[in-house]
Order: sequence, then C-alpha cells, then structure tokens
Amino acid sequence: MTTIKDIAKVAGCSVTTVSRALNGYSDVSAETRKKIMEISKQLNYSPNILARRLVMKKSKTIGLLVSGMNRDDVKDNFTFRVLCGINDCVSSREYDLILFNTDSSRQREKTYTQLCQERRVDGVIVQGIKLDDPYLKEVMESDIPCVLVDIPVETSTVGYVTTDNVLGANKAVEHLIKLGHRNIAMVNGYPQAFVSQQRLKGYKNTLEKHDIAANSKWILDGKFDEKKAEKAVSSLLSSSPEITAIFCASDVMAIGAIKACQNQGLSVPKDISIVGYDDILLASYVTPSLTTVGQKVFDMGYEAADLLIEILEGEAKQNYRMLETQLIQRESSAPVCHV
Amino acid sequence: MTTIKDIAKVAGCSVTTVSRALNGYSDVSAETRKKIMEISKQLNYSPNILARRLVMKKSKTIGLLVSGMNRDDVKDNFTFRVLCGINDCVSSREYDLILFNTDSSRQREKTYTQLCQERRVDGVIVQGIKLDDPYLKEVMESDIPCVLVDIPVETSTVGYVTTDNVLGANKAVEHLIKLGHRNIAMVNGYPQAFVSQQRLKGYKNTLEKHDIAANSKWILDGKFDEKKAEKAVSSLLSSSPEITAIFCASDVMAIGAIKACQNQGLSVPKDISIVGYDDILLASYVTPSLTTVGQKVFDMGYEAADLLIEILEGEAKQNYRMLETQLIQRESSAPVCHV
DNA sequence: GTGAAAGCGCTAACAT
DNA sequence: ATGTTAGCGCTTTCAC
Repeated sequence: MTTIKDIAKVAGCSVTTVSRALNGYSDVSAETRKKIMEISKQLNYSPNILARRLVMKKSKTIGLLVSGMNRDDVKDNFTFRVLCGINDCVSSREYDLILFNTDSSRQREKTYTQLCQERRVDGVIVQGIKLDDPYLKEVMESDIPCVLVDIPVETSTVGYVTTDNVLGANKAVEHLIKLGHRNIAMVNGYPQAFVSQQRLKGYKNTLEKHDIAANSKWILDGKFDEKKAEKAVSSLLSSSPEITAIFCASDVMAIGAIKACQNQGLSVPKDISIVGYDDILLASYVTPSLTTVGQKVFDMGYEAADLLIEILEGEAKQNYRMLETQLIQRESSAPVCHV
Repeated sequence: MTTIKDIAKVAGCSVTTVSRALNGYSDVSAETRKKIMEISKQLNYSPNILARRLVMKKSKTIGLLVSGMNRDDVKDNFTFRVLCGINDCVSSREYDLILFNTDSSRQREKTYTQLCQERRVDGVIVQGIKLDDPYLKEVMESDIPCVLVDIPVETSTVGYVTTDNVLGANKAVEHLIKLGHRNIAMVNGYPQAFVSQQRLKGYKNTLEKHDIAANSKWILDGKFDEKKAEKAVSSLLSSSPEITAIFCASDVMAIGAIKACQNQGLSVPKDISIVGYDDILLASYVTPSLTTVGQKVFDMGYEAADLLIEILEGEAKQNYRMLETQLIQRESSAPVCHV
C-alpha cells in the first residue's frame, strides 16, 4: 500500500510537501502540486485514515446509540430510517458511523463514557432510548458532544432534533373535530416519553380550543404496544360507547385500537374513526388503511447528524432542530355518524 | 486522556511492560501485572484503538456494502434485519462496522477497491446488490475478503451466506399441492437475481415431482415490485382463469398478486391461493394475511459477519453457510375449491 | 521478567 | 516554497 513516503521518493521532495499538496494547502508551487497529484494517482494512493486520525486527535467517527437492534421482530423501521438519514449525512461529510446497541449484553456492562472513550467517537447520536434509561443521565453528565432524537435536552454540548409533536397532535385532533367528532379518546405511549407528553398536550390543547372538555378517563396508556392498546381500547369502548374517535400516539397502537373496535363489532371508520401517529410502513397496508401524522424520519436522522457535526466543528448557532409533520388522510377516519 | 505512558510513569515501569500486562501476555510477573491493572483502572484508561490499529496494520473494521439506503420508502426491513445481525456479531468480536451505500452519489464515483482502501476495511459484506451491478465484478476481482448475502460466489477470499431457496420454493409449492392445487403459476423476481433462479428451480422441481407439467406462460416476471406483479397477474388471470394458486418469489409481489385477484373479483383464498416468500413484516398484517416462506434474516447477517471474521482470521473451513427456511401458514392459502 | 528503541503513516511547528 | 524534525499512542523486536 502506497504511503506519502513513497510519493515523496518518486517526486523527489519531502513528505511534508506531499502532505501539503494532497491536502490542498496553498503554500505549494503549482508545479510540484501537479507532479505530486499525478504520482499519487499513478501509485493508486489512498491516505491512511488511521494515521491521520491518530495524529489529528479526531476520530471523525460518530456513534449511534440505539436500543432494540438485536431482536428480529422490529415492527417498524423508524430506527432504520433514522439510520439511513444519519448515514447519508455522515458519509457526505467524510465521517464514519459506528453503532452502539444498548441491548447488547456486552455493551450494557460498560458505561456510556467507556463505550465512547473506547471507540474514540467524536460525538454521539442517541435514538430510541427512554427518558429513564440510565444512559441518558450519563449523556447529560458527560461532556461528549451529543444529539438526541426526540428528547429535548440542551446544554453546551448536547442538542436535539424533534418534530413538533404538539402541532402534530393538533393536526390529528383538528382533523377529527372537522369531521364532526367531539367524543375523542386518546391512547398514549409511555408517560416518560417526551413525545407522549407533547402529543398529549396537543390533544388537550385542541379540545380546549374547541370548547370540548377533556375527559381524563378517555386518556389511556398503551405503552406503544399493539396488544396493550387493543386491551385498553376494548375496555374503554365497553364503558364509554359514546366515543366516536380515537387519537393514538402511534400507528402500532392505532392498529391495536382498530382490532379492538372490530372485535366489538364496530366498523372503522363508519362507527368510529381512528387516527395514528408515525406513518409507519404498515399504515397504508392495514385494512382500513390508517389516517396518521407522518414524520420525515429520514430527515430527522439527516438533521441530527448535520447538527452534531456542526456542534463538533463549532459552527452550530442553535442546538436544536424542529421538523414538520404532515397529516396523511386515509381510510380509518370519516365524518361522525349521527344515529 | 490516559495513555500507557501515564500508567508506566505511575507504575514505575516501561511502556512495554504496561502494554504486555494489559494485553494479557504471560511474561509479566503477577505482581506488576496486578499493579498495572489497578492503576489503569484508577486512571480510567482506555486504549487508543486508532494507535493500536495503525501499528497492527489491521483496522478491525468491516464494511457493509448495500444499496438503496437513501430512500425514505423502504418497503421491507430485510436490509435492516441483516444489519442488526451483522452488528450483533461484529460488536461481540470487537470489530467495527461501517456502511457503504452504493446509491450515494459521492460513493458511486469511487470504485469498490477505492472505497475499501480509503476506509481501510479488513473485509466487506455485500448485501442487496444485483448480479449485474458493476461493484460485484470488482468484488470478485479484488482480493479483499468478502462475504456475499444471497449471491453464491466462492473464491479463496470470497464466501457467501444464503438460505436454501430451492428447498424454500419446494416447501411453498408442496404446500399448495397438498391443498389440492395443480394449476399453480409463479411470479418471479429478476432473472438476474440468484434467489430468483433458485426459487424457480424449486418451483419446477416440485411440479415435476408431482407429474405436473410446468407451463412457461404461467411463469411471470414481477421484478420484485408490487405494481408490476399486480399487472402481470391481472393479465395472466384474464388469459388463464383455470389457475387456482400462485407462488410469488417475494411477499411484496404476493401483495400485488392479491390485489390483482381482488380486482378481478376473485376471493383469496377461496377462489385462489397465494403464497409469498420472505415473511416481511407486512405479511401478517395485510388482509388476508400471507402464507409465506420465512427466512431468519437476522441470522443471515450474523452468520455473514461470523463467516467473514473467520475468513479474516484464517480459520474458515468452508466459505459458505446455508440457512434454513420455514413455511409459515396464514390465511392466503386454502384447499382448492372444486366448482 | 523487563526495558530501550524503532516504527506504523501521517500532520504540523519550526526552520530555511 | 520546501525540508527537518518531532510526535500522535501503540506494539514489537531485540537485548539484558
């Protein structure tokens, strides 16, 4: 494998000059630069990234800390889409990406700082970990530059990317109200999840705006789980048959909710409307297809990486980015049926 | 950040000894070893992986070459599941994984060898690229150790992981025949795709075994695309209404096939049975849910990484691994209806 | 059992 | 504009 030393030898100059020429410094004569470029091409030279990183004391590597990557039953590809976005940005900026899986037993033994220190990452993107995850506390305490997806923490080295979840929930509920619904329940995720809190807020906001009293009994915990949502909705429908619409904080739960309705002999959307959140792949395939609030997940990843690199290179003006959501109308919502 | 030099200073010995102690060499007295271990813990030492890799001339990094990671519309999470499997194996073996996206314009400009050389990867896993992809030719020509997913190439440095696609197709068609079907069509993927060739072989085999003549007009090209499959099946059904079952080389195409049937007023599975391949997430969610041939995709990734590392470390006995498939019976297949 | 010294391939401060 | 030199943190001969 060719090194700058080889090039220097052929070109009859020092390695310094080669390094300078190759890195586009100005203080190299056009002539020598041209010669060096040609030789390096001829010799099929690629720089040894490891050596460079060692001496520069920058790994040009960012870590992605995620959870739940070691099961073979991933229901939605949110994580993957984020990953794709991150990768796209990172690779165009000449950074590398490495993966930390918080579920991997080997990695679980180590602290966050250890993980990062060992791999010499310059910064970290954190995605899909819960608010009460011990790693999160470490993130905030450590001084490793970090961008969180959907967790609003801001310090000098920590930023975040999120969508406007309040507004997203607004859109969903507003849509239902426009269809004539007033008895609107909500199935939420984890109380500890930031997005859940925000979506709940949007739900309440919107009801209030339309002078509809929120009924706390109609706000259920679904834990972002299909089965749990199904169960919760089942019992809700038995006790409160007057409900004509349900806003779910995730599509997975919305699918559970639809099942619950169908099991009770209710037709969606004729008897009851369901709106989800996320626009997962399944949303357009289930029957009825799901009206939902979509997020540009790829972009979230891309922006997260972009923000992190800005922070790393000291050019970040603000430590957060907020993305838009869009209401996607499909079959699961319809005008309220007045019997 | 602590270095072995720091430790040596505190321990009052040379860096050599520290290195030896930390790396578990035998020629260090139990006493000094213990002392060094303690100090390194106290000083919160982590080795500088870059320096180590530089001097060892091994990056301990493997590249994953995939395509189609930069769109936000990934229909199935095959790639992600493979990735998860790879990551799990790789991280437990102290390797790093980096991603090459063949669709990224920046990376497309470079040759395979350039890509690998620059990033100094020790080996590569290739997934989801077509048989006629120019990168594939390069893979075989280069001497970079490589494992292919679902492409059977074996050289001294190239191996592959696949499932038994002939047997998988056998299982699918056998299942249909047991249900009484004899007029069984097939929707295949790309003729250039290895898996397509194998699945076709399995389809033909099984028919033959049961003395059913294969009808070449009943073998369609669906290009692994839902819409294309739908179209192809539509015209097939018009011309050959005697067909009672269709074996599709992918679930995505099976979904298209179901739509085509339904559009023609045929009920699945009452009038016509459909069997897919892959067991993608959607398979259990569409209506009717899909009978299909499942693969342990996570395991494929895991095995690919494991095989590659074996090759890298010179301990591979054979350069390929074959995984099993399993028939998953759901709603889309039923006994033939004799009218 | 331990240490001195060389060197992996690169960048950069300091000459000239 | 170019070269000399040192050094990033580590492993590994080779000598004692």
